[in-house]
Amino acid sequence: MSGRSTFYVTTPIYYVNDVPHIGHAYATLACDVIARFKRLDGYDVHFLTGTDEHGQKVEKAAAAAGLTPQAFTDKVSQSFRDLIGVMNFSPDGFIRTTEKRHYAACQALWEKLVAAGDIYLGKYAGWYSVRDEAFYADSETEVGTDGKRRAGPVGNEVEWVEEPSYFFKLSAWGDRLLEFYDKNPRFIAPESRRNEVISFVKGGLQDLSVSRTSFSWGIPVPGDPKHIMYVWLDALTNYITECGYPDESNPLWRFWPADLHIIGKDIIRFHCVFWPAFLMAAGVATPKRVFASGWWTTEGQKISKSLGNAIDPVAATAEFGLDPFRYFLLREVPFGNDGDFQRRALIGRLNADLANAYGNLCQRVLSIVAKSCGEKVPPKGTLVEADTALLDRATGLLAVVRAEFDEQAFHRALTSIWEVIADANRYVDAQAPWALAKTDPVRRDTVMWVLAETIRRVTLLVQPFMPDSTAKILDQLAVPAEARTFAAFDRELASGTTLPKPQGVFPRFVEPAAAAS
RNA sequence: GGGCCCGUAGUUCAGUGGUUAGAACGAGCCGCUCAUAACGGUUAUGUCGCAGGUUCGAAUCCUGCCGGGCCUACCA
Repeated sequence: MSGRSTFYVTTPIYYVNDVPHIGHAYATLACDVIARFKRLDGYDVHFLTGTDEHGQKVEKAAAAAGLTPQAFTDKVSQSFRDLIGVMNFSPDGFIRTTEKRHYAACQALWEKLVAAGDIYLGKYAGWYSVRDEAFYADSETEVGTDGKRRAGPVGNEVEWVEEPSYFFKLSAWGDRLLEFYDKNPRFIAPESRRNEVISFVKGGLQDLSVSRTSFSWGIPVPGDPKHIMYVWLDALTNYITECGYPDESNPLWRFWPADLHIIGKDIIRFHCVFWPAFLMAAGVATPKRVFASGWWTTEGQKISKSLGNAIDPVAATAEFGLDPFRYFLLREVPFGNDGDFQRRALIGRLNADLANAYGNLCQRVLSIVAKSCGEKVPPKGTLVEADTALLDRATGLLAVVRAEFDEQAFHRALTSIWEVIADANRYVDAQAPWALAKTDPVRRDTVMWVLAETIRRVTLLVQPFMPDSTAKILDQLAVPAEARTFAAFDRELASGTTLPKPQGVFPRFVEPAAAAS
């Protein structure tokens, strides 16, 4: 393709035994905002999401629902596809592990691992939990008062299983993984997760059972189709399937290695230990960075099915608006931390940050321009120090926000942007354009130009977070579509351009009960 | 058991050796009136979890304790 730098970002692929909730929406939102930012910044971006559809759990859930596994996964996978529209995500690809191309990629990777001598046939015996799809050591299980053996006192029921299994020689990769982490300090973020992984690997690695014979809903092992590939070997491979693996002449292969895998903190081991080991063993380049996001609680409580307190993205966006919801999720909590979803906090952000600070800034500026400047971008007169100070701060944001995005520090990026919004509000008060209207209309016009131009610069940077709302604001500034990327960051508003009638973009949120009284 | 992280104003957090510990939101007061009862200015609040120690000096380093979260082999 062109000489542009590529940027490949992925969500976890979502397991289809669950309906989409805030956790899924959150991880994908983070990827979406990054993908949008990188596109605006001129990168050749590929943004992948999808669903993980194999395994014994899915096979059983399908049977329980009276459906074939394929029909069952078709249905659930669609609910994740629907989330894209609800949240206004912008993926370039949606992968399903039940696709043909994925079978081919997994089997090709398997054969590479065999050829490299990293896979051998052995036997696995142990306590197995169907529900967990996991084996447990004898010491990890105990027999309850009902006579059933469980994985821990409150775990799921386990049964003794012995089966032939292929193993991946993970035990041989400990030192090479530690060296890899050492040479790639940015590979795992945040820092505390990196510490956990390194400590885990230093504790010693055992070979990994990578096939099952106890069920059939999965990808057959090449040459030994009684064996089904371990679901994680299957699932992780999706990231290279998308790029055409093993066909390196596929045009999408230019995106590998991935720049960023965003995942939930629960699956960090698979992505930071197994995945790089598989890839190194197969002679495939390793991804550059894995970022583990935290979990959300609701009003201080753990989200659970029994409490029924899960945040439904459809309901949340319907009540508060899509963009405010997107903004809140990334502004309220430092990315990587756990977060608490509080209604009061969301309304606070919506009113204080969006309606009052940003929305009202746009409104007060645009309405003066409409009323007093003939509905045109006013003439840019001679700039004084206060003007250039504000404009320079807005311009400086681009570099600041870029740096914060490199760390996935969305909340800090937004904080920096909102500091300039506050500066702009202070500037309005200090310049008092309503007073200048009587004493010095020329100066008033310059002040209004400075403000409109500041809003333009700020809004360009807010686009990845709130694409719809910012599009409306840029429309009101008559910024043409092709001038909305960062390449056009320095393309100032042209005086004399006709502007449409201003309209509020971020209405205040009033509790329905309060509005009624 | 081992390991990692955290405990700072009503709330969410920043601050990792050095002036009277900061910000935002919320609260009070004042100003302004272009604007979405928005904006600006200003005031107030904290034994920086507890107890020791190192240091000329600690929220910041060390030790112990208390409290919370997480990881500890294959569940998103």
